[in-house]
Amino acid sequence: MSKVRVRFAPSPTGFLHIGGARTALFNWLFARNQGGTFILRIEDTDEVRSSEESVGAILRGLSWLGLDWDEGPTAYTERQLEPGAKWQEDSGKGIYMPYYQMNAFREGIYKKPADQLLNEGKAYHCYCTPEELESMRTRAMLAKRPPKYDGRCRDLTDALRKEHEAKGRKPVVRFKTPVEGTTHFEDIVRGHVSFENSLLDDFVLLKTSGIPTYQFAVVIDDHRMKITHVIRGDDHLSNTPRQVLIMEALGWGDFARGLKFAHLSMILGPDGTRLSKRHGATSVEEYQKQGYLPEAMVNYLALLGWSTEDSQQLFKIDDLIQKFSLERCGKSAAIFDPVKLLWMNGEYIRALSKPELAQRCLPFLKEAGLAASGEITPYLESCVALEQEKIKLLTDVPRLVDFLIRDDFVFDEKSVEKVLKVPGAIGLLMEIAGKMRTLSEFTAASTEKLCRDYAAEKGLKAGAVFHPVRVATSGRTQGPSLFHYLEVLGKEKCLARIDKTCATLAVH
RNA sequence: GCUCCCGUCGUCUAGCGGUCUAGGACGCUGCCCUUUCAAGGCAGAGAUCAGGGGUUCAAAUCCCCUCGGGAGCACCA
Repeated sequence: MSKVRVRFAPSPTGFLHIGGARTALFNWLFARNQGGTFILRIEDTDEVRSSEESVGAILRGLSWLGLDWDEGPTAYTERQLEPGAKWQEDSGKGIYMPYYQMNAFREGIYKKPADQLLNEGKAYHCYCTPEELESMRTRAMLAKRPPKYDGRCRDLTDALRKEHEAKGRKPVVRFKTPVEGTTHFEDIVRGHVSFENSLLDDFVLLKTSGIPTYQFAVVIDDHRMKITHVIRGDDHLSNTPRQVLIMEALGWGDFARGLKFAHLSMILGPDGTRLSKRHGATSVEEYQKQGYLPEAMVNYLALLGWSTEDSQQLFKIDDLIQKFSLERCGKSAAIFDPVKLLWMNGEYIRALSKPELAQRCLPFLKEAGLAASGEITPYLESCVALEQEKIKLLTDVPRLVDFLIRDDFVFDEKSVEKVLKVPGAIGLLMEIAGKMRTLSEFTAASTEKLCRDYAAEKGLKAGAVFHPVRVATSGRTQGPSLFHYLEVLGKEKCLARIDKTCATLAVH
C-alpha cells in the first residue's frame, strides 16, 4: 500500500471561503490520520480571475486555521511578501514542483501529454469561434437537447484546417470523448459511481492560449504529484468521469484505477441554498476578524459532514486527527449554523489558560486602544480573566473590560437612576468607602465580608449594598463578579471611584 | 431541458433488518445555583425517520415510484 498523498487545490479567484476551508481541513485530517502527505497546489490557470491577492488570502487563511502543508508554496508565515513581489516567484517546497499550475505551464508540463493525445488521435484541434459555439448551444437548447459541443471539428480536412489558419484562427485542443461505453470510479463517500460517456461532449483540454483547462491540468498534476486520494466538494462529482477518461487515454489506466475519490457534501447557507455573500460572513478571514478562535472553527467545520458513532462534539486536534475517517463522511448537504459555531467558540475560549486567553485578545485590545503598552500586562491579564466565562467572541473583550482599564468610563444612565439616585445611596457608599479605607488586605474575600457585615448590621439585603458599590465603581449593573473585580481594580482605584461618584451625585 | 447526487427533531447528526416507545449536540422553555450577566446542574418541548407502494415474521434501515432540495452540462475552476 503506497503512502497516502492528498491535495487541496484552490483556484486563487477569491478569499478562502468556508467551503474551501472545509475541503482543505478534510484533506489535512485524512493525511495526518494516515501519516500521509498533504499538498497545496494553486490552480491559477484562469488568466483573468486569478489574483496575487487571492493567493495571499488563501495561504493566510490556511495558516490561521493551522492547516500546514508538506508540499506546495512556501508557507505564509515563513515568507512575507515584499512589495511588488509575486507569490508565484516562490520556489516552494516539495519534490514535484512547481505547485503553481501557471509555472508548470511555462515549463511545458501540459504540452507533452496534449501532444501525445493529438498524435494518437485521441484529441484534435477545433477552430470554432465563441460565436459559433454560442449559436450551437442556443440551437441545442431550443431543440431541448443538452447544450453540448457537436464535434464538428473532429475530422477536419487539411484544406479546411489551412483555411482556418489562413484566417488567423487559433485552435483549441479538444478531447475525443468516446461516444459509447460507461466510465466507472470508486468514491469513498458515494460508493460506486458510473456515467454514460454519450452524455459527455468533446471538452477543451488546451485553450487557444495553450493554457490547460481545469479538467486537463488537474489530471496531469494529480498524476505528476502521485496523488492517491482526491477529496473535494461534490460539485466536482460530474467532472470526475471526464478526468478518468483523460487518464485512460493517456495510458494511465492503472493510476486511474488506483485513485480513490471522496466527494464531500456541500455546505449551504441557512436558507438551504449555496453559501454566498448574502448569508453574511463566508471567508475564514472574516471569522478571524470577528474574534473566532481557529481551533473552534476547525472543530465546527469537522462536524459539517463528518461525525463519530457517539456524536462527540468537542475534539482536541489530536483527537480529531486520530478519529477522522473518510468512511464516516455523510452524503447529504449541511447547512452552516453560525449559532452553533458561536457556542463552540465560547467553549474553546473557556478552555484557554488565562495567559493564553489574554494573548489572543491582544490584537483586539490594541485596536480598541486598551493596551497602551502594546503588550499584555499582568493587570490586563487579570481583567480579561474576570470575563472569561462570558466571552463568546474575542471582539467582545474590549467592551467587557473597558471600565477596568479606563477611569473615564461612561455611566449607564438607567443603572444610575435605578441604583444610585435613590434615598440613602450616597450615605451608604460613603460609609462603605470609610470601612474599606481601613482594610489592610483588599481582596475579594475581605471586601465581600465587609459588605455582608455592613448589610447585616443595617438589616439590609446583601444586594442592596452590592448593587450601589457595583454601579459606583463600574458605571453599570452588569459585569463580572463584584468582589473579584474590586480586588483586581485595587483599593486605591475603588475608593477613588466611589468618592468621585458620591461627589458627582451630591452636586445634582 | 438533460444527467448525476441527496432527503432522520428548526439546525448539525447517531442509526447500517429486531436492543428505536429513534440517541447525542446547538438552539428553545422551565427550575436550581447566584450581587448582575454569564457559566454550570437538572428537567422538558421538539422527528408518524419527505410521501406512497412493495420485500420480510420484523424496515428509519433492502427494492421501486413520486415529490422536494442540490450540483454539473464554459476556451471558469
